[in-house]
Amino acid sequence: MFELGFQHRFAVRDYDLAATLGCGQAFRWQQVGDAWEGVVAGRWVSLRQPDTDSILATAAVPQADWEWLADYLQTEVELPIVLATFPDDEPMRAAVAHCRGLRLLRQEPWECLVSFICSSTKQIVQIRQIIALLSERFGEAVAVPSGHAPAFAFPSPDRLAAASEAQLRACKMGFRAPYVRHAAQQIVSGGLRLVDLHAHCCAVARDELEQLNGVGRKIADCVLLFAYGFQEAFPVDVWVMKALRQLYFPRRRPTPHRLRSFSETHFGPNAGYAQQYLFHYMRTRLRSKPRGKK
DNA sequence: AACCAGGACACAA
DNA sequence: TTGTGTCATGGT
Repeated sequence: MFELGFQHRFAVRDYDLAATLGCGQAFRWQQVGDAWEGVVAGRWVSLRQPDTDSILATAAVPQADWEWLADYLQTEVELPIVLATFPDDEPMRAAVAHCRGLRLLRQEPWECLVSFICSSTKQIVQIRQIIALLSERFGEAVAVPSGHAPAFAFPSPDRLAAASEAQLRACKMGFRAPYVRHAAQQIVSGGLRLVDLHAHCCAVARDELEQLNGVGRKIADCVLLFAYGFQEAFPVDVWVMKALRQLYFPRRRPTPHRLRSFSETHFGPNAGYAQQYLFHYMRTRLRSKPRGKK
């Protein structure tokens, strides 16, 4: 017998919902009071964490099961096992201490790909704005609680492939517009099959993604890590670059090749997870402890 | 008001 | 292989 309900409680441990949804891996979450509202797999959902060991989800329509959300939130992952594979050095200890409960999500490949194509040399607040505009203008409306503002699914490849470059530029994505259009057309034409990438190893899947215009090593690694769960993928953006230089090579001036080989060997089988801790640590450590002196 | 942001790309040296 | 200019937009 199914329990059809609007609400569900996930029992969790070592889970910081706010850090996870707000750390810049996903761009559709809006904080409303103590809740986070977003659209996952075409379903509007509101999340909050009333205490350390539960996440409460509220949907707009009754759900027969909540597997779609458990998968997205990765609630079943045992975080301590992941953290135990991180290198035992001072920078990593500091990052872990600073980001307790930060998780990697499991996002939909298409939305993740477009999001990170739009991410290049953009601040996270601006990426959110771009993705919100794309969804409002090209996405299908989804069911929301009565009286709630309308919400939209992330637009399908067909919808974005049909959009003009000018329409896409109007979503404030600038020179990235032709990249998004090209990617959408590749999906529609079958030139790239995102579902097939699950079957490949990380390196082969990366090569496939890098065939797309505007997708280089960094953006490909983000999609591999955040959508496909390849935890060895290690995206190096300006913040992670800063972390590597400042925390691990404070005096020397390592070559790009040296930094790459270091990142591939030092951080272990969950390097991408460690990367997200370094990223969030670098972005928030100064702002979050302002009580140094009066 | 400069400087910078979860980069990629063509092209130079 | 490694370095530079360009692309578009807006936050800090």
